[in-house]
Amino acid sequence: MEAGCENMVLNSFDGHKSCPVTHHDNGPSLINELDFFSTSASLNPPTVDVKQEQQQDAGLLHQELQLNLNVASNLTTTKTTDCNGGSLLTNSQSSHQAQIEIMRRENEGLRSMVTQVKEKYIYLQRHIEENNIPHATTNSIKTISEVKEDTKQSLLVPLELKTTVGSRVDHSPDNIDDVKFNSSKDGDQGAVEASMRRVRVAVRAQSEASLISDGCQWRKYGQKMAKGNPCPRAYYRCTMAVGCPVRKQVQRCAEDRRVLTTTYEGIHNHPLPQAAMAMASTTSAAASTLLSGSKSSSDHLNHHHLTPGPMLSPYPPHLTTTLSATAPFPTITLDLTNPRPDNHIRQPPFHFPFSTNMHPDINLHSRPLVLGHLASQQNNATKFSDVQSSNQEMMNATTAAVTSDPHFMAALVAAIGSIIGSNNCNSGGDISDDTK
DNA sequence: CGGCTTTGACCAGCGC
DNA sequence: GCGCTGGTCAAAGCCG
Repeated sequence: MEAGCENMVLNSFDGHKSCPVTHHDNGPSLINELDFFSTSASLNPPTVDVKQEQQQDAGLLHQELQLNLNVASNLTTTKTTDCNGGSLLTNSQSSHQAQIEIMRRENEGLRSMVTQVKEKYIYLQRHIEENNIPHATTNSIKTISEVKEDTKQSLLVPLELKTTVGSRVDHSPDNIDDVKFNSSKDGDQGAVEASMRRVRVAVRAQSEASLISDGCQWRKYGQKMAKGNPCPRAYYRCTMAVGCPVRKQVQRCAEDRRVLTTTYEGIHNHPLPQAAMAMASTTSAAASTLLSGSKSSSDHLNHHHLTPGPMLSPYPPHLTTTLSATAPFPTITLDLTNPRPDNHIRQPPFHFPFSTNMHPDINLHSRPLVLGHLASQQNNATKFSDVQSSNQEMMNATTAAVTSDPHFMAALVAAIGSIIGSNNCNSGGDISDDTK
């Protein structure tokens, strides 16, 4: 549990997985799951004047360092207690109780760390938003709960189906269409922004199969001949739950029929199987990157390559990610079809945070690395050069490791199909309800 | 018989 | 206004 919590903290900082801290009456906070925005956490939100926080921006990095030092200090203290306490106990029962006490103190230290990370995250998120939105000073004073809500919205946006800006997000099937056309209330600008929020994630990959299994259940509801492509385009909708709005399009490339393009749209309104759950935050973050760009500078997004060339690209040449707003809706395309330049580059064992029951040769033995964390950070890379360099290093390692596995494509497709559900589960309701 | 695929019809958006 | 295109609907048929 402790190790899992460590990962949760790491993941939570990208905002796609979050770590709620449940406050109990008779004790310190307990970590339930990775949701900074859970209702339990928002019941008693600490009121923080963002204005004050802005004045502390200069010391933000210093605070982060202080956090690390504090954590280390806590752990060191714990270790010292371990040695002293253990030596004073004579019988095994007392020793056991002492160990429990030690573990309890360790837990307290970790809880404190989670709480601090949570606060830092919110501060940082707010800082980023302030820099992205020039006119944000008009309403710069917000409670931390409002900041939390803003952050929540921004993180949910990527794969939500036509969600309007500022409208209350409700992922229940009955409300999907209501949300869909709600934009008229906010006027034309709202409608434009709503359409921009209809994001798609496309995956281009070589596959002989007509349909890639991605962990979800799909029903074909249509097929059309697309212009300029002799291959028909098939339309599928998710049938894992009644009213699930998620749809996908599958079409073979006209130039190379070995290339299969799968485009996902919408959010699941149901829990996902483990096979489709795990890398949700990854592609969600990618879409979040897309939307962040479209929101702030949609004009120059018309065809924005994340990987313009080998000199600037943090990606290997055989894995390219393209953002395009020339399509009716912003689409992020993960192109996995380019041949690998060299197969001798074999990365160390790499852990995918999703199930490998589809492709057992994906290595799962090393430390988890959440891709969404990287992509999410990349969202704000232009604002924080240190974060950017860190992202690029990690992205290089990640993508190299990812693409070194011949089955990555199918696994990624599975993740993309699941994107959506993970966001929904974090926002629409308590996912723990489904696990009870 | 229920669930799925097929396929023609229908609708909306967009450009001319 | 008209035609084109993409996307969806729904009836009919197929299959386990």
